[in-house]
Amino acid sequence: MPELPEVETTLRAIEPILSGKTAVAIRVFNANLRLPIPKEALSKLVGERLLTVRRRAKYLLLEYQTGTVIIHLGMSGSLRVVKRSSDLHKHDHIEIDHGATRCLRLRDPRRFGMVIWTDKNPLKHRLLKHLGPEPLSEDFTTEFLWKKSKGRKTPVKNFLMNGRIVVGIGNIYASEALFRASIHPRRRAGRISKIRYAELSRHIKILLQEAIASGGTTLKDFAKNDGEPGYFKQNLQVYGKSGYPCPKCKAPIRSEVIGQRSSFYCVKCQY
DNA sequence: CAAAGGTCCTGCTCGC
DNA sequence: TGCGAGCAGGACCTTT
Repeated sequence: MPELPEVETTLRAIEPILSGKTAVAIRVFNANLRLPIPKEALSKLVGERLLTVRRRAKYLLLEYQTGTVIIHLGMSGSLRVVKRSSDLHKHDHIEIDHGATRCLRLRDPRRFGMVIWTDKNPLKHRLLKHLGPEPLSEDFTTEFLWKKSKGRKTPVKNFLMNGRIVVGIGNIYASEALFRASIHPRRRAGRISKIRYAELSRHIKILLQEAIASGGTTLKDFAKNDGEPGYFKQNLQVYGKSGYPCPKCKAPIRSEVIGQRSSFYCVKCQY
């Protein structure tokens, strides 16, 4: 479910409601996630103020007075702010209660998500410290991407989805960005010109900005409703469109498994 | 039975 | 031959 724009949308939804508030209770309903939820450590959060909520890659960082709760939504995770004692869902895992109408609940059916506690700099945590730059930051440039690609034989789509190169580009937006830049997803990363990387990095930024802007329109619903947030599918040009005409040239979109993930591209436009 | 929007870990291969 | 980096594949789960 979550790609970077949705995690960013989640951040924007919960931050204004929760930041500055004090945790009054932690309730763990099912500690079983990709890593076990550290109940003991989290229980010490009670009485602490939530200072800030930030995002790094697809990780949300809830910084309390003595440490940080790091949350990753995995493939199927979602966060919502609910009223205390509102009905529990089968796959609700944990709730951090910041007051009767400010309970942050994590739901994750597939359990690929994570809830981590650290009392050190969260950016230095082993799962975060090797991450590449944020795609929307100034550090993510043509030069950077091009240099990183040197000598790489992996398909450019896998290269883009590698968090040690650049974070936040998931399976949907990898296909979409490559389509916009007219690059074949299977092309070896090291065999792409700097000029083409300029196009690619430019499109990645535009695409993610657009998606975040779209996500913003669900923002209100997201924090209040039980409905799952959705991608704005009308913005997708190739993902999930196998057999449909290419928006640029009308040739049929092809789908193919690359690096064990389904990929979509136009045979004519992308090379 | 296949596939779903993530990513970590392991073990192998390749090139210096 | 030895080494490190890069790469592919498996693993983790439930739901549709």
